[in-house]
Amino acid sequence: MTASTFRNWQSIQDEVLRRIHAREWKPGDLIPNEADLAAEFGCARTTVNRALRSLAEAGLLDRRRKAGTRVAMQPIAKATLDIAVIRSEIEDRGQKYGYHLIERAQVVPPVLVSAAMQTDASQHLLHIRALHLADDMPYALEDRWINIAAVPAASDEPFADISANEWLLINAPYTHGDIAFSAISASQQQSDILNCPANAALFAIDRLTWDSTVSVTKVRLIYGPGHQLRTVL
Amino acid sequence: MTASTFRNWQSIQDEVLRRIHAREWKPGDLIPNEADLAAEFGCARTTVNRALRSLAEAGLLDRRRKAGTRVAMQPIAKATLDIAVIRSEIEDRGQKYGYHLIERAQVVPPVLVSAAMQTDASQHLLHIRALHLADDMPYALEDRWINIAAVPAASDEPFADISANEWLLINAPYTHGDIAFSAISASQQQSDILNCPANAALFAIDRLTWDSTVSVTKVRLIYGPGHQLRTVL
DNA sequence: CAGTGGTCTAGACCACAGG
DNA sequence: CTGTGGTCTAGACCACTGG
Repeated sequence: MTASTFRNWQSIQDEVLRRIHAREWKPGDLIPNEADLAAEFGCARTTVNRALRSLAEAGLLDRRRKAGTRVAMQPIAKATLDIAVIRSEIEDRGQKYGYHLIERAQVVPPVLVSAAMQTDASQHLLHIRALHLADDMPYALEDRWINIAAVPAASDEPFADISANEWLLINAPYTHGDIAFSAISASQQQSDILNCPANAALFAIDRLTWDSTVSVTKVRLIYGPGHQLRTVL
Repeated sequence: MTASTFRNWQSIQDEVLRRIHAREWKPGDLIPNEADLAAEFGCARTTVNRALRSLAEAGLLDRRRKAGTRVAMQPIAKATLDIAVIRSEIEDRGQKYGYHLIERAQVVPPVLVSAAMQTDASQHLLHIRALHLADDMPYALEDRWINIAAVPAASDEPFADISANEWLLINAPYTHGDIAFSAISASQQQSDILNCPANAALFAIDRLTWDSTVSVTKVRLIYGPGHQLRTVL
């Protein structure tokens, strides 16, 4: 293996991956420092840094100043999920997207909702319930609360032709949020709408997003039976 | 805003984020090229590149040679899930980890399994079923198939004191894999083991990992009722 | 063809944390 | 204190791709 084989950071990354994978560098092992690797590979240290930093971001290496770079003990798998708009999700599967608004109301929310969104308990929020369809079949049920104080324009939007899911993405910026995945048992109402057996096991995604310190929206998406969320490792 | 405010790539990233968030640069907009931004911020183009590349990896910018850099139309949320060993998962919650092997056998697998793992239909695989406990309560059920051809050492491992989940991470490297999340209805056997009602909605994770072209292991992890997988956006 | 991002280089200084 | 990774710079060449 001559140094001239390595011309860019990706080929260096490949070689490091090969050594980890071939157990030349085992989990927990200290690997040579950037300067030494640069000398070995015949490139600038910056280039080695680029390769190793990328692997560290992927979780395969642990890097610490002075302590050096080690192969991660537990190559914690980082699964990256792309959470897209439901319409894209359906259209990407080659199916026809459909949308049906079920309910739109400005009401005082349950205390669990106002607490989670840190809004005043008596403050009205916009409540949206809607059904997303794929090829005219029920696909996912959306149950959403919108903080009108954070998104005033939402109170003038009927959400009859465009889903809140999509409208908010365009009109309501957010700085951060959290997301949770779980399994729930279908309620009678949910099974009626999704056209599935009562108590069916359904996949649910809960999201809560914030604009700095103000909550924007809280949504639960409930998918029809058999839905899977997939990604690669 | 003087140029001297920006001394490193992260402060530049923050400023770009601010402009996107403040709608100075709207979704779909073309933003200035790297050279111009470098001039504006009073830094090297490399530094601007670092900031913008990072934002592009996060999905907030679309970058194409010659076409320039645009604010992403759909800021697809990328949720990164850290898939750790179950023992760590439990211990990180401050609970006591427990492990119980239910079954260990070398058998001819169902055809669905051999097909997914691309092993010969008559080839024996190692089948492991085990229960993970948190504070002595059932936490997750592991149902795993191991390709002995890919991991010969597994046939000598009893898996009585260490879970396959953990043993494989140390002893069986993999190059890639896929993972799927879903909701399933508890079978009678599953509800007995997990000590939950039959037909309860359970959260399931299916993983299939490969070492180059050879399948290593296929596993389904079924969590007790109410389990949530959480992360931030 | 030409403008844009992608990358490499050689050197430098710095921040952090191990010993 | 000192070795390590983290970053910045100025300049250069290249790869891709839009017009």
